[in-house]
Amino acid sequence: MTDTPQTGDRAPEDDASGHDAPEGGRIRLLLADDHPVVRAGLRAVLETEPDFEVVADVATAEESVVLAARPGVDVVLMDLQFGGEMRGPQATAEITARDGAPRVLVLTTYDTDADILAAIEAGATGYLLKDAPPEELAAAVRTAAAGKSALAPAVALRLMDRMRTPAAALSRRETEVLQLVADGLSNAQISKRLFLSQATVKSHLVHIYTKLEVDSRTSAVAAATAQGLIRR
Amino acid sequence: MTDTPQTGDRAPEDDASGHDAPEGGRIRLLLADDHPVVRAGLRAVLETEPDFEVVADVATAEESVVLAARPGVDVVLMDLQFGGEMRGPQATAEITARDGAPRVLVLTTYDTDADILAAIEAGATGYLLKDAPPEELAAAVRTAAAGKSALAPAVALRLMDRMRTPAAALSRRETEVLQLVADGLSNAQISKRLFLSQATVKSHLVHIYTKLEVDSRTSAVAAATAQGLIRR
DNA sequence: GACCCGATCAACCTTTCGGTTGATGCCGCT
DNA sequence: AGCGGCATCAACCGAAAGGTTGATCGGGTC
Repeated sequence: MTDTPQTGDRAPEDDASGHDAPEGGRIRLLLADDHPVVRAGLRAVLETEPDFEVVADVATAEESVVLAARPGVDVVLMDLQFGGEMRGPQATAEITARDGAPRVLVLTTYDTDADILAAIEAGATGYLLKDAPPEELAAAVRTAAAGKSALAPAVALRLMDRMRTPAAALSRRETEVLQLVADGLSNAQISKRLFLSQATVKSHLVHIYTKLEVDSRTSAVAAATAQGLIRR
Repeated sequence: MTDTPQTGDRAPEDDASGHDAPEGGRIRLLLADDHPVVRAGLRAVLETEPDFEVVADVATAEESVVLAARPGVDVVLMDLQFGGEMRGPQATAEITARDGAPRVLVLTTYDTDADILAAIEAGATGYLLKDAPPEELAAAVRTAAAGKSALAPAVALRLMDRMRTPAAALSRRETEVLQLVADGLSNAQISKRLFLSQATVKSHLVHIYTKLEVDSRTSAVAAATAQGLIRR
């Protein structure tokens, strides 16, 4: 995607000295998820903790940006997939861009590389999976509220894998070509679509095969899909 | 997978005259979902209805089969995806196979053709999406308890589409082959995997292309994925 | 300026895939 | 018994894709 990885540029001394630190008081939460059932579940699970307070829950990413801008929120629990326009990563980026912004804890069903990296690049403090037990969830919220990063074990593992294998890093153009391959286009169709010669398309594909360590367009699509390099 | 499709052999007059009809009393629910948060959410949402009673919630498909076998359950709310071994459709089939079995209401995130059809073939009384509002959820539970089928609007639409377009109906073997294609295997690899000749694989593929109205393996995968005929 | 990398293209060759025709056996339905 | 759908296989041919070599060009970096 973007060519600037820029992992941890958040200053480590950038602690919870925002506009309203939660120390002493309760941790104030904002829930953002388009599933009413999940919102209700999070409320039920988190409100049993005496030091938590759910101040609002919203069904869209847009609303989460608006409400997170108001003081009185320490941690935002953010889904990645929304039915509407704005997605979780974009909302996360907008929320964390402000000074004294609340922490954003991403809570999603999937653990693909692309999702995880997008969330972290957007400034998420943590990444949790929805199958997490309530205790883990509560612990992650407290960790996030303290300004420390909270990653689910499965997510952490995947990140380690990613670091160990820097091979899978397609260029912008290569990703573009591969996406069209995944959509079922032939080399001829891709060349017309991108105003290229077939030779160029084949050249890109050869590079893609090398990087993904495969030897056909279908296996390239399978590998890239599995690694979350392309959508769907 | 298994070679016995056994579609809809449920007698249509098989109404709610099971071992314990819910009329008069409250509707007793069993929740099956591997996400603790979702279970809590369903509990919270459904227990606000005075005529509902959640008798148990389980995290695995296996447990749901065991508990659904005991009397005192009218409707099972069943997820399709479980982290463990058994999946929702199989559990649904085992539950509904018994006499006087409770109704099974499938509640999932996805609305792909394959999922919907598998659930209905397994004997599910309804199919809901997790982004459904609480009122819709409650209404569907009452509909299911009365023995009537309850489909989410989006699901119903998709089924209508399916009926109007009988083209997309791959055979078991064809689906199997196409799934391997989607996994990136070549014809030679598929033939070895399935103990077939390459001629047979090609034959299946030609039929697949005709049915899906495409002309290459990659576009077949794209089309089948879009229609939910294969997973991932 | 030298260098590397990404993007672009050409020519060539080998392998795989797509498409056709035709054939056999099995199963379910009429 | 006959029909049709499904699954299996063979042989053949043209087209598409895979693989190699080599080349040009522009944008960064050291």
